[in-house]
Formats: sequence, structure tokens, C-alpha cells
Amino acid sequence: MAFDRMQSAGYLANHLARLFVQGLHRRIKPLGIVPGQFPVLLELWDEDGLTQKVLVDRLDVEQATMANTLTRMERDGLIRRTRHPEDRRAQQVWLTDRAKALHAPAIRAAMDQNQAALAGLSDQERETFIRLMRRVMATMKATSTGR
Amino acid sequence: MAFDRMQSAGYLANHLARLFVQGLHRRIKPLGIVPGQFPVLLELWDEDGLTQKVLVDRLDVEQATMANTLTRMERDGLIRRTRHPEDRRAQQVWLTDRAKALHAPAIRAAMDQNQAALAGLSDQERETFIRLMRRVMATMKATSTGR
DNA sequence: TACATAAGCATAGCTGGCTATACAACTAGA
DNA sequence: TCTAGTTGTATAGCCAGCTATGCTTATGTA
Repeated sequence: MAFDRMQSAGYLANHLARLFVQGLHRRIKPLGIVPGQFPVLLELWDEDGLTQKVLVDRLDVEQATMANTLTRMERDGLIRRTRHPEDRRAQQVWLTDRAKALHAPAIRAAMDQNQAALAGLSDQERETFIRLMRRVMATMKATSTGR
Repeated sequence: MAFDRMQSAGYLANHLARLFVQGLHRRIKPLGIVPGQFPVLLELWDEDGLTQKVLVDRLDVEQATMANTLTRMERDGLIRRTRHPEDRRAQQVWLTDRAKALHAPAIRAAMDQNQAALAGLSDQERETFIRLMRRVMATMKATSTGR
């Protein structure tokens, strides 16, 4: 048996991410939002009226993925989209009052989820874990886009 | 700014997993397989003729997800399905010759991907990384299904 | 033994990734 | 200024995850 799933970083990362998404999903469901909307909300809570392009750049997803996510968010009454005044191709994305009101409880849900996931680790281990994930991500980004 | 994506284990895990999937996808595309088929192939290379239910239990995905994956694998000529001789509800899943022949190159691709991702870490750090992922996964599994 | 329940699988329909492609608006160069 | 190329979005179509539901076959119990 040459390849053990449970020793494969890729397999574990995938499974780990699924568990995080499931946990977050459970926690934010009462708020009427879903995990894929979370990063967009985070950006807009911090700075409203961003362009779709800016969101794509910051969140590192494909433009098509973002377009679809925004369509669902508009459908769900979380955002409105207006034409950019200085570039008629672009659009600005604005939070609705409903989305603004979700700020505190949504952040709390996400922090609770992280807390629950890391409950078995010491402070030092948590920091190590985060740091290692970021280093591995940086390596993969460099080797895939780099050359 | 109460919540920093780059300090959130959940956000990082998600992004990390996407990078792994993209890298693996690139590497196994020439073989005519896709990432979701990989865990199923791993199990069947180790033990052919498993039941869909056994695959679901071992790989920890929902039954519906597995059913769809198996349908695509059959379409792609990777597996055949036969009725179980002792339980007509069940089916056994068998690798085709094509799938058997993919064993070595596919394993190599996956190991290459893991290697590339972890290239920036020392042996000790790699072990720590794997161990921490497994501990966090165990914590989440316990608290979600536990009560 | 009959019937209610459980188990194995398939299907519908959703989210959220992806690539490829199309189109309209902008921009820079000849 | 015209035109060619670039940029910002949208859309089609795929994969892979999920829940909910239905169908068929087994199973266990009154």
C-alpha cells in the first residue's frame, strides 16, 4: 500500500475544509447566509461599494465564480449592484440594510466555528497551524502561477 | 477590523484545499481522471469489488455524492458495477483495465503534488502539519456528530 | 407469515468551485 | 479619429459537495 490517504496533505486539507464549511454552514444558516457569501460580506463590511473586479482580486476566486455568488446574494437581498459612474462596464456592490445588520452575529458564528475547531490545540499550536497553512499556500501559489 | 481572513483557520483551510485540488487536477488531467475520483480509485486499487456503501463509509462523503461520482467514473470507463450476489440492493464496484493501469502514474502525480506543496517545510514541519490537520479534523468530527 | 421498518441506491435540486466563451465599454496607437 | 486590443461582466457547462426524497430489497417482529 504505497499511498495512505491519512498521510496525504492534499487529502487531509480537502477533508479538513469540508468539515469547516459544514460547521460554518450549520452556524450561519439561521442568519440566512451560506459559506460562499462570507468572504464577500467580510470585504463589504469593511469597505462598501467595491467593484466586482476588486472582490475577485482580493478573494482569489475566478471572476465567473464571483459573478455567480453575487447573483445569488442579490437574489437573497444581501447586496445591490449599481453601474460604476466612471466606467460603464464596471459595477459597484453595495450591502443592503439586512446584510449590514448581519455583521455582528455572522462574525461571532465564524469565530465560534474556528474556536470549536481549534479547541484541542494550545495557543502555540494554533499559531503554528495557521502559520504552516499560510506557508504551504504561498508555496503552491508560487509554483503554479510562477512558472 | 474584527475579523482577518488571513488569521481564520476556516478561511485558510478552504483556500488551501482549493490550491491542492487545482494542483492535483493539473497533474492528473493527462491521465483522464479528476480529483474527486482519486479517493475512490485509491480504495479500489487496494481492494477491488467494494460496495458503494463501504466506499461511502471509508471516504466519509454522503451517499449521494458517491453515487454521482461513481456514475461519472462508469461513464469515463474507470469502473463497472455489478449486483451483489447476496444482497440485490447492493452493488459491487470493479476497476476496469484502464483504471488498473493508471495506478502507478496517478499515485506518482499525487505524491508530486504533495511534495510540491510541502517543499518549503522541513521534515519535522511536514509531520507537524499533518498531525495538526488530523487533530483539528478529529475535534470537528467529535463536536458535530457528537451531540 | 405478513407487514412495518431498515438499508442500499438513485435522483432532483441546491451551492460553489472551475474553464471557455461572448459581449460591451474603454484605451492606446497609427 | 479609427481601429485593434484590453478589460469588466455575464453565461454555459462541467465537477464535487450537500440535503431531501423515493424506490426496491432485506429484515425482524407480532
